[in-house]
Amino acid sequence: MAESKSVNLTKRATYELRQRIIHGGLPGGTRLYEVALSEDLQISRTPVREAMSRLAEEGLLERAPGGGFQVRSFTLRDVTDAIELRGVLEGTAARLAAEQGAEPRALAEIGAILDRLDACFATGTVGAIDFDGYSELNAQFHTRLAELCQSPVILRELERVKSLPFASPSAFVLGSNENARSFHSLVVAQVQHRAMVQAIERREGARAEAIAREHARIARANLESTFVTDAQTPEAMPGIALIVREGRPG
Amino acid sequence: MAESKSVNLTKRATYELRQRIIHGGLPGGTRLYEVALSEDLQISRTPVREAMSRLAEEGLLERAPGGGFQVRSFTLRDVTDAIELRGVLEGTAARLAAEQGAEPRALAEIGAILDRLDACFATGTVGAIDFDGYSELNAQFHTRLAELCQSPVILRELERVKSLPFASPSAFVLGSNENARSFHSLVVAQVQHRAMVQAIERREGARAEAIAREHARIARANLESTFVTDAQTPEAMPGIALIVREGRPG
DNA sequence: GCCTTCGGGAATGTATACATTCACTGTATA
DNA sequence: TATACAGTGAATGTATACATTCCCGAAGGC
Repeated sequence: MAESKSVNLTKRATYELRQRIIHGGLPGGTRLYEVALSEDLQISRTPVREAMSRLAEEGLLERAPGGGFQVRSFTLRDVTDAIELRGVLEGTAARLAAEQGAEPRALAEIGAILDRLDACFATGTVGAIDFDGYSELNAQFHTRLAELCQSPVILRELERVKSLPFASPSAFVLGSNENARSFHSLVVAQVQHRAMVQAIERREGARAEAIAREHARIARANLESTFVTDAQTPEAMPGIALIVREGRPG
Repeated sequence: MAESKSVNLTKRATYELRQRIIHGGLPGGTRLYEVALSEDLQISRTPVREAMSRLAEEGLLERAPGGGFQVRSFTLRDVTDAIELRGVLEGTAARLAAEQGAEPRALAEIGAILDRLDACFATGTVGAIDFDGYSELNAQFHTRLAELCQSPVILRELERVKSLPFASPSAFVLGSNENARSFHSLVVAQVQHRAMVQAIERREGARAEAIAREHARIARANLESTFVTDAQTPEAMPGIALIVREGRPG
């Protein structure tokens, strides 16, 4: 998939490894051996090592006790906690934005995104929903909203949590197949979007924070039902292959 | 400083670099050049590179746009946000612990730590406070309290935030010189410690969360006053050398 | 005089040889 | 039979040579 890029080998190795991890080619707990990977990827040990280091920063790998790396494994509990954590961080960003006041210009731009989100399912017919468009705009909305607090530190940690594919704000959108339940989810989510912006405008910090948390819990509920229902289909939701069944493997 | 350990060179380079960063030898924004560092540390490029990568994971370095690393620089705003973030995360851990119920055994152990904390300043005379003992026990308390929520994901992010020296729960203790104000801080902090544990025991999640946040704000206030008052003394608080004065340098 | 291009140097990127460490296994001895 | 020691292999750790890229300055042409 666009593998023969002219970019450097570290990036290629990083990309290839990330793909394998997310799509389940390297299950959680798998120990990654430099030499084996090098031969497999046809890339020398140095860039492979560098790639693993970056993926550890990203949170997909963890450093093994005796040196080396292994694929991080996530239980369902870990995943729900990560989503809860995203809600907490987005809530904090929203609260801070409300407390210190957001720039009108930025708020207007966010309002425009909300209008475009409305358009993605304005017809009211389930089959006509533009899921891809909604997903993209939804990601934009969450990014812009978080930026309102003007805090690089908060932003950074939020980006870190969102980098786990199942914890990103748009994960639940792609996971939703075309049914009435997912339609209702989108309607509720959009109402919460507008409520969050309104709360920030009115300097209602506690309300903004509470809504952001509850908003994330839509994703949590959606993931839990997806995990139970469509357990067999590996591509039901991005990154679902990362989730292990049992308690906590090596 | 215990430099000639028999451990591997990566760890030695990591330690040495971290020390230099924390103590101001490498100010925020400094670009780190592999060759120069290698020659300076008398260690080849490979372990130096590895060390920088780990310090980037730790949050003390950041990857520069065109490759390489530079020392991360923190404004006062960044620091207060990091402390606020710690309060938010500790508050979340406390709330989750309260909601799901904590193990009595773990709570008893935390109670024992609290008793020992009391002993550090039981005499009521300012000069007799055992600051080092308090600092150590305080760190233990915060770690154990966070563990009550049984969430590796939350723990991991909390450890990440606490790894910034000025954001650790004990930073403000060492920063406090022997004056009446710091004595009052410790008294208030200890009252909050007991209140947090009580709230968790009683399943009062919202209260536990609120107290944890307010608790962190003691550290924030203490840092702000330290930064203004003792600006000249570099060792007024661990990691204070990391904080830059102006807006946001390269 | 200004713009463009070519060259050189310094930085990171890459490959690979060699070092070290640690665990596993097999054998020998008590 | 059990334990201890030594050998062997595979893994990461380390050093270093070489490649590549990019910036910057100087020189030459327009």
